[in-house]
Amino acid sequence: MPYEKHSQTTAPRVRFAPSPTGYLHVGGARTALFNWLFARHTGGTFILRIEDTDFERSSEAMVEGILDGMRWLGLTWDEGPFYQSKRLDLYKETAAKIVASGHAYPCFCTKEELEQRRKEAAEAGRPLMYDRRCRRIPQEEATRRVAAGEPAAIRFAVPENGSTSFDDAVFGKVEFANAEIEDFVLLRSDGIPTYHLSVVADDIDMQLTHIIRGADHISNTPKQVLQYRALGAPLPVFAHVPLILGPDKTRLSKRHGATSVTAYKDMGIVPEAFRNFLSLLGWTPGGIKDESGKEREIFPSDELVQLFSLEGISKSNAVFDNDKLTWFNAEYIRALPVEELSKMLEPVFAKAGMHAAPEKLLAVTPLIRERMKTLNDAAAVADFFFVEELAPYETADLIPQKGDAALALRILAQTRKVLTQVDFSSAAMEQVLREAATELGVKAGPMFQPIRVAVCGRKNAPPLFESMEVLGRAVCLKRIGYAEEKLKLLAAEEPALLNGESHS
RNA sequence: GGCGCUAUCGUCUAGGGGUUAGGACGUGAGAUUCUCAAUCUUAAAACCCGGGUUCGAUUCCCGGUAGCGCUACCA
Repeated sequence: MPYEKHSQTTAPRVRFAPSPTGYLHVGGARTALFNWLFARHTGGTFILRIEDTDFERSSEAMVEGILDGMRWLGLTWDEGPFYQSKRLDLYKETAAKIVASGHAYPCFCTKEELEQRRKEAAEAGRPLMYDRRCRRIPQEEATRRVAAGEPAAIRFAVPENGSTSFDDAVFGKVEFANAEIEDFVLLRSDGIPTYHLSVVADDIDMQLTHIIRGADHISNTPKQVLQYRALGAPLPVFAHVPLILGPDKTRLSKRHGATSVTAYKDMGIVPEAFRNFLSLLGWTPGGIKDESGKEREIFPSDELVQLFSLEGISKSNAVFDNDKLTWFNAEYIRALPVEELSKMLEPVFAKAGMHAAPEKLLAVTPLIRERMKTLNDAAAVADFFFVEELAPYETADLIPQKGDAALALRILAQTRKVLTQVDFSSAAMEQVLREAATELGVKAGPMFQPIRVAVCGRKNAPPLFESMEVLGRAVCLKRIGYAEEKLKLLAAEEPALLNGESHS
């Protein structure tokens, strides 16, 4: 019974097998995540394997990038990384075994010949498949030519009739007519294996029980099944995961903007949020409700691990929705402990060229955390806490709705006076300034706008009193004084403003 | 072109022979507030089309259409 599946009782062994011809992209990350979740959920083993048999396109830098991405996402692997480039002997042996079993043969056609024939076939409207001509070469002749040193690739001898099928954990039974399957190359004439050979050789050698990978591999699977059979190896469970598409529903690519995982890191996305978002692209835990009976989508990693199962994987492709990722990110940022968030923000300010002392940043963090969607937003939201000099702002912004510059001036003067005496705590300032508003006969809104603009340098800012408390008395008074100067200058140019006439 | 796969709001999805087809993101409106944000309430928004099967299909079957994937001595 050489074709039986792996026993369900053995602990699962899964792998992520990227090819280092590019960075870790979103699709790859999701595949890695699903494998990782599956391994962690089942108590299995997660293996990392680098498929670098394409020497021209692979690079060590790309490997590093992929490992970085994995680490950032917290996808820890248990074995590896194994490099296919160091396992060439295994592939040659495996190819030899398949030849010995009569399921493969040497092919002497050159790449050029094949290309030429394919071109002709295309023009004539004939099928583009390899015509299997070398399969008909008598065995002694083939052996002799190989022995004589004639370059030969090894091709798999696909049955001419019947069909090859497999039971996919996601898609169910998938069947291909053998007549549609080409006699694919196992080993190139230079002795380097093709993908078809190396995956199977490694997947068998590493005793993988489940192959969780992108749905773009569905059509490759029968070629692999054929090899498992030729080698008498037990078939793993195949689980093909639908693809991730861009907003235009074409395969996600650089055209759609950020596609590498590190780009999201650089944008200020939190790994937990990214993981949560990614896990829900093409997978669903099946309607988990919260206390109020609404379905929930926020699942921290440990819960994801607990919930994950192959059954929840959907069959249709999913569009990558940046807005939703941003929402997840904001949710996670808000839920982070202040100390932790504060630490994560340090490099953001450093990168923006601002000195954000840790203690001060710790005080600022709670004021800004529900005002950012990404970590990077912090620099723009909280800049006024850390700069010596405020960025230039419109003097007109100091003037509340009515356009009454004189009123603005009175508000600022009164504020300055009051602030010199008050205990510089947000509660005390709020009380005292509200009293001042009553005295001046102004509502809270108009009262606080000039102060906010003077102190923060813009109309929209974090809560005023808490911000002033962090800023300290000296800075606040200085900024208010400066605002008064600006206002006086403007009023001198446009005296009408002092009469409460609308400023246009 | 051939082969394979898929098809519920704009997007991610739940559901499943009889439902007001549910939720989330986004969008609109309102509430709250010192601004913004957050929060809360609320609205608009979907079963690709055509045939069957059935008392009844969005759900099951077949066909069409569309989208995606594969179609290399790439992975």
